[in-house]
Amino acid sequence: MVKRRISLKDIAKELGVSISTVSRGLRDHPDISDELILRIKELAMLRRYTPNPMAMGLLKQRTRMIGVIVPDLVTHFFSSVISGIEEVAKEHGYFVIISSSYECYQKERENIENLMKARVEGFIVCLSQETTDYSHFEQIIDAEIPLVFFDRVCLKDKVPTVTVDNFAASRRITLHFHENGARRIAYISGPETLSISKERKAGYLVGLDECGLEFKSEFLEECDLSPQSATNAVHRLLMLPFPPDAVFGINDTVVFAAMKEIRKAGISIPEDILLAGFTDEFHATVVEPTLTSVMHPTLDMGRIAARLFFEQTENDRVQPKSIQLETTLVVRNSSVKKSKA
Amino acid sequence: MVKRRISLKDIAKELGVSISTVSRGLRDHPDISDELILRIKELAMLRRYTPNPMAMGLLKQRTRMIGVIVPDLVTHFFSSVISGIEEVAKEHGYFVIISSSYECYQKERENIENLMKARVEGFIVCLSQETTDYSHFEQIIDAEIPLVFFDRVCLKDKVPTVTVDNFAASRRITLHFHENGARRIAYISGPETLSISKERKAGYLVGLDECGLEFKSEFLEECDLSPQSATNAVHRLLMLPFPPDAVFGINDTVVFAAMKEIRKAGISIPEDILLAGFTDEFHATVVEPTLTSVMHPTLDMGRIAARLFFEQTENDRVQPKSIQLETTLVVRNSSVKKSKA
DNA sequence: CTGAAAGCGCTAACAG
DNA sequence: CTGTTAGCGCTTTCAG
Repeated sequence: MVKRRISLKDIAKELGVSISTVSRGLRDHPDISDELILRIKELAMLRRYTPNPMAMGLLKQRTRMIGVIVPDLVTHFFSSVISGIEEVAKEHGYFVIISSSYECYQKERENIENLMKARVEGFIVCLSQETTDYSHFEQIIDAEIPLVFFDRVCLKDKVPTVTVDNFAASRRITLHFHENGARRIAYISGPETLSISKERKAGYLVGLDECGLEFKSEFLEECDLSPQSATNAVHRLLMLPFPPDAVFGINDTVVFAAMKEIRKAGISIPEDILLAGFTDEFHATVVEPTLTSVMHPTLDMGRIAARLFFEQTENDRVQPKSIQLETTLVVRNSSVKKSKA
Repeated sequence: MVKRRISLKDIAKELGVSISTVSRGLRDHPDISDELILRIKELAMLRRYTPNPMAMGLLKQRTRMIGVIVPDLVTHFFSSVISGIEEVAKEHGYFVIISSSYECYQKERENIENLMKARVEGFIVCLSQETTDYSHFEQIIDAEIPLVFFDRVCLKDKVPTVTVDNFAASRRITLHFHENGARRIAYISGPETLSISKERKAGYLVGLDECGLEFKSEFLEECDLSPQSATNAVHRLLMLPFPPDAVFGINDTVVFAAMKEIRKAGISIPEDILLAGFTDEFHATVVEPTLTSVMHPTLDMGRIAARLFFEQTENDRVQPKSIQLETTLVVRNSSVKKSKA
């Protein structure tokens, strides 16, 4: 179907020289005369010669492909991290193959298997929320295939990671709520399996403590990150005899669902209840009131993940680095009472 | 760095047979004894042998990779189409390499160039909004490399396409507005270069006509799909001496921006102005009021695009098909006055 | 029933 | 300064 692409052989034949001469000429080998180099390059340009990556791959045992696995594609956070990864990958002449685990452990495993078959040189991964067994990653490590985790991580002693300071961020939100008059602060967490869930919860607890607020277990809800389960969680919070006067959630999707449910209950934000989210999706500025949220340095996260990746391909195995980035709390209308604003 | 993967040679050596015997055994060649086949397969399994795709690629001149180029990744519409493509691609044992043009013509060209170098077998593309020159695609066609366009298309006489019935959809919105009492219907279009812009505008015009409404050029705005330019467009509409009583936009992003601006002007939706969007992003249900929008069959769009792709790889060149899918108008609160609802 | 050899496109060591 | 050869992993004749 597809026409065969031009090869060194074609150029060699047309020029009446050997294949290796062309190969060398194209790469400015000092053994080839300047004049011949010129003729070779000219013809190669004319015929639009580009080296066959499969031949190169076979020879060098490198594919220049990175497998990236994210829990989903639609979230702005992941798209943005991917952009960062691609930027650095391109600088190194690498391609990125993106797969989505759809938050599903089984799919995550399949993706890895498929990408291994395709001979990606390594992986950059954000764990699916279902993942509690890490054996598929341990296999990658044992095979000495480069691997980097970002945001949701595991096996930190063996694998380089890029994360944000989740603890600080959720502590910050808690303090922010308190400063704005909240005394009954609730938090909707994600699955306990995720590192981000644990860290954000810890920040919440310490934050409460620093504000002199008592932790109430009924104010700590958990959801599976789906809008539906977030809705249920908020519903339970609102049904409490003494409901919270501030709520934040593990990400903006959760908080958007919360917003809907709160509105449905006829409760006003921020008058009756303060609200804040995580990740700062684009839509945080679209909703009414605009949503206070923790902004992640997404592009940098991607760039750094890619750099950690290349450190592995280029150097010999070193102690894995864990890089933690800072977040910014972007205060908007949902967490500040109008009278104060 | 990476350990060499197991090859046929390794298995052959271990079994004391030749490479070709192993190759045949693995594929149940009738010439090989059942007993040997069994031993070969067993060892292959044990050693986790998987064929080297680069060797296969070299031999067969196929990479089993499809290059997909979309204007952006964050939009739910594109992520969802990609899921559809991936689904069908996987059935055929193909991989998808996703690139974003970021709505930029230059990037679109670069992406194609890079993917060509990587020897993708063909392309599935949604045009960037900047693209008016199609020579890069004509090169692909001339090289007889499979190509499919979806949603935003061009060169329909040479390239198979999947689109939605944009004309019908925007005509439908216009009628819907009219049924709900609107008499001054405005439309915020996208760049005239895009097929979807032209078609949706045409539907708007015919819709107006059918409702017995006169077309007013000041009600037809254009934007570059960015929130900022959408905001400006709405602003101009609201500043008119006789502003519109209904507005729809070429996509939901545009309409979200519009919503913000309308709210800022202290105008209520849907009481003072009806609103509707296109593409039905997830967030359409998050905003207040919930947004009426045209729902696209995104997954199917992806699936069909992939099928059209494989028709090209499998058959000889045929007359390119243009497939048009139907949309659904999802009516929510933004386009129906409360009194009526 | 099995092996040897050629070739896909390329580079690098070895010859001239 | 240039050509020959081997080999990356695999399939496919062609020979046994």
